Amino acid sequence: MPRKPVARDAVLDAFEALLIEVGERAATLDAVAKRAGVSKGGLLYHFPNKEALITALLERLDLLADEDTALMKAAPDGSAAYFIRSSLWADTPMDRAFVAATRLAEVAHEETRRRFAAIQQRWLDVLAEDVGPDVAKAVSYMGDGLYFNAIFEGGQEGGNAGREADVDILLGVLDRLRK
Amino acid sequence: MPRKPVARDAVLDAFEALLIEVGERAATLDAVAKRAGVSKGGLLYHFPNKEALITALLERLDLLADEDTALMKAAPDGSAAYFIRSSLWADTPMDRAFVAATRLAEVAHEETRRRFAAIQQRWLDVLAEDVGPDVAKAVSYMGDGLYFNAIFEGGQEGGNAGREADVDILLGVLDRLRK
DNA sequence: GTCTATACGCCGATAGAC
DNA sequence: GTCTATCGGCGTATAGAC
Repeated sequence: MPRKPVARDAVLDAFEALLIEVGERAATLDAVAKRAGVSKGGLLYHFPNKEALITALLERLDLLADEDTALMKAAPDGSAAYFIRSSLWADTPMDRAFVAATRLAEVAHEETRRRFAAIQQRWLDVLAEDVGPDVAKAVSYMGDGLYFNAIFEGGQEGGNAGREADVDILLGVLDRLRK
Repeated sequence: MPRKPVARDAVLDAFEALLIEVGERAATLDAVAKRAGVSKGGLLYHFPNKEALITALLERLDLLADEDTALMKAAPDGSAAYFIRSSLWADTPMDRAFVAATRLAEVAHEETRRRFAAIQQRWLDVLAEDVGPDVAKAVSYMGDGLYFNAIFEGGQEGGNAGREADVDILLGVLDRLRK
């Protein structure tokens, strides 16, 4: 098991946070280093170039997506309800990695786009087991819509105030579709 | 009525196309000028700085969103069905302006985010008249989800192949909710 | 109205000290 | 393992010719 220095994780956390809060363009090596409390040279010891930073973020995302899919499958009230609830911004490690990666996909980063497609497909498969293929599509798009909106708030706390009620509404609609 | 030179529109079109196809980062003044077939200096005669280019794009978006909302209200099979159908990438002027502006919002451009929120609210109001507030929310999020996915394809034609079927599925789900 | 030339800053990355 | 110093390149913007 490869040991990973704390500084490395701190840098990755800083990169993630900047992507979420100020967007891809402002998530420069200088900014990341400053936020992580290291020098640019120090940062580049852990990640030889920016692409390595992105790769590490995508690996983190894959790992968290796997864990999340397992939880989703095991959810007591069904994976569809779990999926809708978890599509709300809750500042979880998974939320953070997902939204941060979204910023990169928007900048036409191909590898990031491929990862998203793969994760989405897995989710869709699990959803279909719960509610059938058609409603699964509807639920999947609703979840994407929730993320789409979360993305525009820069990971702020207040932005969710109105949307927690929305999740309840969506769960209600889902209930009508189950019957 | 202010006359707008063709060159100006060509520049704006080029900016929009680059945002869609290669993302915000690559939509530089150099790239926009080249694509529009003018020099950088020529570009900067029409738009004194990059912010002016963004402002013009947002004005175009507002105009198209107004037209679209009117069509939505008048749709024969209801605004909800119209909304879902029109959330699929169809390379319309509205689609292009919307997705292009999305790229800017992702980069934490505040004014762009405000415009989006306003447009979304108007849509939601129209949808609620058709299907009630709860289903309106569900439909709204599904539409956002469709756009969220369109965004990851860079405005390519092929990307829609699978999603046209998805729209039919969503319309079917909507029908079940109307009853 | 459109062009070329140029100023200037910031970003990613390298070299090398400690 | 972390730092400072520095380079080359690109992106925005200005000046001024045509």
